[in-house]
Amino acid sequence: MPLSKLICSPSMGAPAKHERRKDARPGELLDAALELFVEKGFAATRSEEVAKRAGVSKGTLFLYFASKEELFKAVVRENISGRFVEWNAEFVNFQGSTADMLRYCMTAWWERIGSTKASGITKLMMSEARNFPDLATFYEHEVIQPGQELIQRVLQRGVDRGEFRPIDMKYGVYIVLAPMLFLAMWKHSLGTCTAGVQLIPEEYLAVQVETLLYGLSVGPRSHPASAEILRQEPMDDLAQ
Amino acid sequence: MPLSKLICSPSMGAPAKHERRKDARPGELLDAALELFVEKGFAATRSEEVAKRAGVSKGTLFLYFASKEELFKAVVRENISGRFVEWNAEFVNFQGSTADMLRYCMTAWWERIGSTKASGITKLMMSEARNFPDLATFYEHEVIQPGQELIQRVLQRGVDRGEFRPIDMKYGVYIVLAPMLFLAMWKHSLGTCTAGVQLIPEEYLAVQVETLLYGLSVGPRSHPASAEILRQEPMDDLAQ
Amino acid sequence: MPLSKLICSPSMGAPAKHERRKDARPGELLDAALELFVEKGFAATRSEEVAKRAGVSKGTLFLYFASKEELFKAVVRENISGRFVEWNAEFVNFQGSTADMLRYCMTAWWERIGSTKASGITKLMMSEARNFPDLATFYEHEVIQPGQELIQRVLQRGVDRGEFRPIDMKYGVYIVLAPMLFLAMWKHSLGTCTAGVQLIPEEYLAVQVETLLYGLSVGPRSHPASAEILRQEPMDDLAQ
Amino acid sequence: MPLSKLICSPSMGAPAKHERRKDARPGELLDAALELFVEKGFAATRSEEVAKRAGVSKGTLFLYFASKEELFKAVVRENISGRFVEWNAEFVNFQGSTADMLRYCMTAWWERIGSTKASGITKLMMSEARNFPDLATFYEHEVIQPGQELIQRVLQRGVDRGEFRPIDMKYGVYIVLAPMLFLAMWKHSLGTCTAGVQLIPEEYLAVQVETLLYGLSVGPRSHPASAEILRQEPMDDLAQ
DNA sequence: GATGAATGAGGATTCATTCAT
DNA sequence: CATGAATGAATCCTCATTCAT
Repeated sequence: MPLSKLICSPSMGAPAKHERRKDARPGELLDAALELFVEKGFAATRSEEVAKRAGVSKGTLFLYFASKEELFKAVVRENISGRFVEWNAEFVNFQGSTADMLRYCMTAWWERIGSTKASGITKLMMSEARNFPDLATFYEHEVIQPGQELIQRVLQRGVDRGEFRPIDMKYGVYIVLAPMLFLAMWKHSLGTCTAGVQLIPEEYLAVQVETLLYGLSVGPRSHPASAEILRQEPMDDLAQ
Repeated sequence: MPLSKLICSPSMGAPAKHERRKDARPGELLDAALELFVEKGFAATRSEEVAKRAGVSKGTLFLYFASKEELFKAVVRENISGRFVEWNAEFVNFQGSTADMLRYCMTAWWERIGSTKASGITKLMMSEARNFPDLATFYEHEVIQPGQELIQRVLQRGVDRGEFRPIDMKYGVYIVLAPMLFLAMWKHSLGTCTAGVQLIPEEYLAVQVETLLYGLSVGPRSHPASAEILRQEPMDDLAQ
Repeated sequence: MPLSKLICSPSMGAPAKHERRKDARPGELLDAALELFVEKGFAATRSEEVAKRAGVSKGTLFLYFASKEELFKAVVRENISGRFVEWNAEFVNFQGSTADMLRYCMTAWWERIGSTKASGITKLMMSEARNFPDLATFYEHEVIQPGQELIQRVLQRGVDRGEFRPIDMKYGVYIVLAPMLFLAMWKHSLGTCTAGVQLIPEEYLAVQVETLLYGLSVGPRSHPASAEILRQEPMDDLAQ
Repeated sequence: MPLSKLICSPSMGAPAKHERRKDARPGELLDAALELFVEKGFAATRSEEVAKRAGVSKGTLFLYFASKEELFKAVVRENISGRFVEWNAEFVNFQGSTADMLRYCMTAWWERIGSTKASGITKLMMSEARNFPDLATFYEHEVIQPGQELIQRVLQRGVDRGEFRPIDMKYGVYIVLAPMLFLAMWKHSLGTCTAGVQLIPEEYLAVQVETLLYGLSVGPRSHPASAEILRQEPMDDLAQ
């Protein structure tokens, strides 16, 4: 990064055509790459197309990223910022019932991730994790684990406050997670290609959360089985 | 599984250049293709590698399958769509309660698809559908639609026999489908790379189905919301 | 050629299915190959297709011909039999005027070669001569030279008998030859692909021969130029 | 003709890997392609060889021409069809007798096409038309039809001005065309391989055109047959 | 820094030829 | 003899990457 840019750029009156937004280049490339990787996958995305969508030439792409793989990694890392700090704070301060917390959980995820470009990262990771083990580990640490912990804290709060029955957290977490991951995948893959029944994401999530909440509720129910399975210890005879 | 190879190959001096096994070839190629497609994705799998894993030469692959896409379709047919006839028959003849049918649905799916290499196809399609519209359409017709119809028939049976409350089939189908698709994705992507909480698929599915069944059950409950949403018509105020 | 065949085949009552016409195989292959080479050229003709059209398997083709090139050479050689002996005799015995001889020349060529499959050989040689120099030489000796000599003898007869003006034989021969070669090419190439004006070969040849005969005629004419050029010695100032 | 190469290449130490000569490349590639197509035929010419002869790499060829077929079409456009505009103009402005026009026709064709590498294209199309229907159609539209129309306009001019007898244009066109096509074929096939009588193209064409002109001339002649056949309507009794 | 012309390894597919049966 | 399954060299074309300008 040449010093002159840092000094001159912001204060210059009319930026020359060629100099416009030099610092913005990498960001534009990452945006373009995210879109294309999500749309077409890593292998099928051509570097030149990324460059073109970012409004630069092929050569420029390789000026900022040593290879297509490095570009991919940068895209993922860039889009997995530490949003969890903010979210954790929100949940610590949450005042309502834990049922409402769970509902808010789903709603907030949809509004901030699911319905935005960021859901593409989820799809991308699920699709390409096998081909990028180190990225998968990175994603695991940065996203999956914090996310699971967040959900687990919510569920634990419900149990601690007597709102939920005691449950095996392992399954609880995935029951909350699965609909979100499913939705992110579906939205970016078969959901766009198929002419089948169209899913309305908000409703789908609402149904899922209410069904779950009912399963978590204390008190008498006619289907006792789920309570059995959701109890604290996994059943040995079902384990692999 | 090329049994003959396991038995003969290591002990034989030089493997014959022209080993004629016409009937066995397609199966061996399909097995090899399934493995590689799941491991590396459709685009990243080289035809020659499929051939090599099946123990034949590049040319032989194209002797049996006109192109890589046709090979993929054959893999899907062999492992999934070709079995719907049998499955449909099973469900037509099913004698027990519809709740048991749903449980059987999940169990059978796991045993026949989910726990086998065939689940990789599901992951594959979710990952690559956007790139290969032809394959996506093929999969939509051969797998998604028959699958959704099968699930819908089960749910409808429950409603018709008074076992389930009347529900909006649109969401019902996806609530059944989502855990299976999620499991297939998870197993073949992040699940293999992460050291996080290990999911036991059978239990996960059991929890999901029981939770769902409870949501579908008739009679009084403390959480009425899910009943609201699962009623016949979607709520307008939730629609996008 | 196994002795048994020579001894047994003709005298056997009912020939087994597999033995029918064993000696005919090479001939059938040559016929099939001629057709296909003419239709599609040497490079674009697949060996398997030749075999299929001859009603045998790919392997059998290579049983009789060591390679595709050898097959090609055999096709050309087979179809350039010594028909010139017969034709020379015909012309030696011809009784009419030399003008009629030339007309007969064209007519006979069309009936025996031009309109038959044999014209395909002409096309084939013109198309592939560059790729098969030894075949070209062979064709030159077996066909081109005898043909040119035959034509030259006819023209010489006309000159000797005072029917034609003395001409430069070099051009005379080609003026007779060109329309035939052109027709053979046209018929097997662009003529089959184009929707343009359709040529009726017999009429075309008739026009050509009459035009030529008029150019050869003795006596006064208004266009003396062709007489100039057709005179015994080539004009030095036009020569390359 | 890549002049720069003749001058620079031998004396330079190591040829630069990335020699940027964007404007010159297409021309060099077209020249190389023309040569090779004519030498070896369309199918037998490898793209890489074209590139090598033009002094570039395989990839560069496809930078300028989308496919081998497009390359061929470009060769045809560059060398033949692109010039019809100019030729048509020449003939519209022609001042002399129509006989001179026809003579000029032949002479100009020989100078601009026949004696140049471009004549190889004619041979090429005659040889490969059946294999490449797309190319044949292209050639038919871009070369054959304009060429026939040009010739027909010349002949019609002669008839309209009372210089030629009324003739059946169908045969008239081919009588003009055939010697040129024959010459192109001969030159690039048997003519190069045979040791037979050597044809001097200019003289051959001169003889042909004078013979033709005499056939077209008005006034009394001793051989009336050609007049018969060249009259406006084809004779039914000669038709196939 | 930015460009885009040039490169060449890589991949799908074809087909002449071989050889076990 | 005849077959046709198997082979793998050959070919068109793509695209990540390099580098002269």
